[in-house]
Amino acid sequence: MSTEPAARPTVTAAAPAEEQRPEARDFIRQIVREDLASGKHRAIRTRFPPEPNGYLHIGHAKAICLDFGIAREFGGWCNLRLDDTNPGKEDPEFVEGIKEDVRWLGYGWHDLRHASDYFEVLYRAALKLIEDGKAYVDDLSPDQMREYRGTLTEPGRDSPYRGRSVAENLDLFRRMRAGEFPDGSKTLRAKIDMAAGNMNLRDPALYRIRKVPHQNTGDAWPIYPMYDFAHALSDAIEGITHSLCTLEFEDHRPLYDWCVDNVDLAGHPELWRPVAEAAGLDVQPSKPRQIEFSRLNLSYCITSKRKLAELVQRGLVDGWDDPRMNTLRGLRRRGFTPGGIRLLIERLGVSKQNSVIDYTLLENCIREDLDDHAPRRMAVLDPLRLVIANLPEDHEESLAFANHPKDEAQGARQVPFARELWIEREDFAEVPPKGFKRLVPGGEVRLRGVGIVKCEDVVKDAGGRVVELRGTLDPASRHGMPGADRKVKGTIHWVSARHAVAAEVRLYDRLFNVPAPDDESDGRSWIEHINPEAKRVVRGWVEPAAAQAAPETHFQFERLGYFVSDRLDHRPDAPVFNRAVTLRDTWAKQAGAQ
RNA sequence: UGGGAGAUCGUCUAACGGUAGGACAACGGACUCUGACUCCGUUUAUCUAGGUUCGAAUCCUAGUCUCCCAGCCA
Repeated sequence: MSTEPAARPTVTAAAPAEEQRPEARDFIRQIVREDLASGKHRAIRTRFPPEPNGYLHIGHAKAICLDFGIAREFGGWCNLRLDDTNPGKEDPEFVEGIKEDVRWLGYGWHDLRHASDYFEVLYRAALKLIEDGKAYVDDLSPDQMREYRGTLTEPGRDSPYRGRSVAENLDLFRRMRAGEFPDGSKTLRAKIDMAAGNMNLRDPALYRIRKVPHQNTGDAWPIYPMYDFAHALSDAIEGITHSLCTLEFEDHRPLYDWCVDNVDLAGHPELWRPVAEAAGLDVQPSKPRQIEFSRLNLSYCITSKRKLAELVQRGLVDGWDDPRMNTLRGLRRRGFTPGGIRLLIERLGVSKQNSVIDYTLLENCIREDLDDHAPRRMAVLDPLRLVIANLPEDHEESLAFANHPKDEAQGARQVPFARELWIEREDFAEVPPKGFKRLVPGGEVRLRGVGIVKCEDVVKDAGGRVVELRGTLDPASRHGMPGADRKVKGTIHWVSARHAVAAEVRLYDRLFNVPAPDDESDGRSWIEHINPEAKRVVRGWVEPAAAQAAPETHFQFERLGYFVSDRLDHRPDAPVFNRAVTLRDTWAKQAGAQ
C-alpha cells in the first residue's frame, strides 16, 4: 500500500474485490500520497508532541489517530515526543499516563523523545542565530514587551536593545545560560519584524530565563526554549516530514518555517552532530511541513486541560480517571473501547472547518464496537421478585446460553435458573402504556432462554407498592421444546434470585447537561452546567458468569447496555460494574414522546 | 483596508469546470427468544449578490457570517 502511486481512480471497469472500507482521502492523506508519489519523500515521518502537563483527553485522540495512523498506513513511523520545555508546569506522572494512553488506543511509537533531549542543540542553534544577526538579547520586562508589541491593528516598536552587537548578544546569551541573570530579566528574541501583521513575527521570544529544576535535565539549564523554537527544530532534528497540528497554530507556521530555515540544521551539522553522537541518536535533519487541521470538539464535553484539572482539584469528580471525565483514562474506565474511539475518528474525517461533533456519535461508535465484541450477560438493576409457582421450591437447573447471538466463536456459558427470579421492575406494568410488550397482570412474556411465563398474581405491600409477582411457566414453551416457537410479544431478562451475585453498578451519564458547557454567553459558568445525575450508584444482581469476570471485561447486559467490570474496584466476590452506554432504546424514545 | 483561516443535508464529510455523493442522525417498514443487532426504503444541503462559461460548490468581483492571533504557555 505504501508504494501505491497517486494515480486517480481511473479504473472504471468492475474492480475486482472492492475494498471493504474506502481508503481515507482527506486533504492530509492526499498531500502525503502526493509527496510519496513525487519522490519528495521516500518515507513519511510524523510525531505526536503532547506537553506532559495533564492527561490526554478525547480531543487528543484525533491527533493521535492521525499522527500514528497516517504513519502506519503509509509505512512510515511516528515518534512520541514529550514537549517538556516549561519546567514547573510539567510532571513525570503525566508522561507515564500519556504513554499508557497512547498504547491503550492501539498505537506504538518509533522513538520516545523529549524536547529536552535537544536542549543542547537548541542552545547551539540560538547561538548561530545570534551570530547571523537574527536574534538578540532583550532586557525589556514582560510589561514593557507587551507595550512595545503593539496591538492587532497597530504595529509594534523596536525594542531599544534590538540593535545590540553580535558580540554583546553572544556574551549576554552565554551569561544567561551560565545563570548570571535572574528569572525574567532577559530574553532571547528572534529579530524578524515588529510591524508584521502576524503577531507571531514581532520578534518572538526564543528563550527565557527560568531557574526551575526540570524533570529530565535537573538544574542543568537556567534558560528554556520557547515552543515555536523548540517545536520546529525538534521536528527537523527527528526528520519529521509532516508535522500535523491544530488550526490555532496556523499563523505560527511562518515562524515555524523561519526557525527551520534560518537555523538550517542540514547545512550546519556542527549544531547537532556532537550532541547526536554523544547521545547515540541517529539524526537526519529534515525540512518538515506543518499542516493544520481542525480539532475535535464534542458536545456535552470540555476539552480544556485547565478545566479538566479543575474538576479533579475541586473534587467535582473522583480523579483523572473518573468515568465521567472525557480523559482517555476516564473513558477507558467508563468502558469505552479503543476500537470505538478509533471508529469515531475515522467517521469524522479531517478538514479545516471548525466543528462540534454530537456526543451521540461517540456513543454510537462505542455501541457498534461493543456490539461486535462484548459477550452477553444478564443483570437486573432494579429488581422485582418473580416466583414461578408451578416449579417446585427446590427447583434448580443450569441453562446454556450463547455468549453472543451472532458470533458462535464466543462460545457459551451456564446460567443458573430456579423458582425465584429477579426481573427488572420496569418490565412489569399494572396498567401498561400503549404499545407495552412486557409483563402485565394476566399477560404472558418470554423469559429469555427459559420459556413463556404468565403473570397470575401481583403482590403488594401495605403502601400499595408491588413487591412480588407470581406466575406460571408454560412447560411446553421451554427452550428446546416444540412449543418454544410460540410467539409472544416480549422477551425479558432475569437472574435467579438464589444464585445471582449482588453487584455495585455505577450508572454514568453525561457530565454536563448542556451541549456547550464552555459557552458562558448566558453568564453561567461551565461549573454550573455539571450534571449532578451523571453518576448514580445502585445495587443490582448479576449472573455468576458476570461476577466471575476479570477486571476490565466488557459485557452487554442484555436489554440494558454495555458495562465493564471496574478495572480497579471489581472483585468476583464484590463485583463492580460501570455502565459505558445504554442500548439504543426505541421503546423509551417512543414512550417518552407520548 | 491588522494578519491568518473557514463557510456544502440536522451533524460530520466528498467533489479538484461536467449527474451535489457518503457516513451518522431522523423517519417509515421488515426481521427478532435482547423494543438490541441486522436488512430495506424515504426525507433533507452548496452563505449572499453579481459575473466568466455550453456548463460553476469549484474560476472572478463585491459583500455577509464564524473561528484563531496582542504569554517570558503549548
